[in-house]
Amino acid sequence: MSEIFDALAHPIRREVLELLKRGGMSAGEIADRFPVSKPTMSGHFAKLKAAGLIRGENRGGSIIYTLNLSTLEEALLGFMGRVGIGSGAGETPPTAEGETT
Amino acid sequence: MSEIFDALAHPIRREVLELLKRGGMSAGEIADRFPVSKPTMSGHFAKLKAAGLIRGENRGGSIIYTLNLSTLEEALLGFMGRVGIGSGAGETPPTAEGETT
DNA sequence: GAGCCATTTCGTCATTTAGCTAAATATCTA
DNA sequence: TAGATATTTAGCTAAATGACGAAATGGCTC
Repeated sequence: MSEIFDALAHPIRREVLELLKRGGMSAGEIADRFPVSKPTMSGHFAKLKAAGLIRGENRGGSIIYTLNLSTLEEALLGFMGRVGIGSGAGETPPTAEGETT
Repeated sequence: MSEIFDALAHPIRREVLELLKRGGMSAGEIADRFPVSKPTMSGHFAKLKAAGLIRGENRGGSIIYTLNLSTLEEALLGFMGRVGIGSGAGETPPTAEGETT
């Protein structure tokens, strides 16, 4: 959970997710759209992947990253429910916040 | 926008928001629920306030913090729209351009 | 195997963050 | 005014983050 919100905390990583909304894209192709080095972008990909927000598929010498929308949706809707947005009827069903920071 | 996601990146700050869902609470009362010092909590409050996620009302020697749900809702729903969750199909239609190989 | 391309890992650096204690700043009450 | 309480600011340290260039790795295609 914390891993997901940590991943969302960087503007480049949020933009990567928005970019991938349209479909899969290779690491290099994504990296070309941002004003930082490829190694830096690789680090961002790693963080997004560790959070389960993207998936990397090795294809023909390059890696195609795709958005894993369900993880994102679950995290955001879950948190919204806990603070009382959206489905927020009011009560907090299973609080399952096992953050062992 | 980045300020909001930065604020949401820390588990204590997310828990504070959840706590305030039930209603206003004084800084000290909130701080007592977390295993860090009051100055540290004060820093968290400052960050949440700077992001517009909570409001502080000075009342009788203590400060009552309340959740500013609209900021949170706007940010989360806005981002969800941009990545294609929820209102999904509405904004920025998905032009399946990735498959045009 | 050699070369090439795409991507990641490594080593380093600067900046930011989160935490602490101690001190300062209100604000209420007597 | 003095004292008590509540909260923040100041100053510090340790750890995490984000960035870079250089080097290493993994797959193709000769």
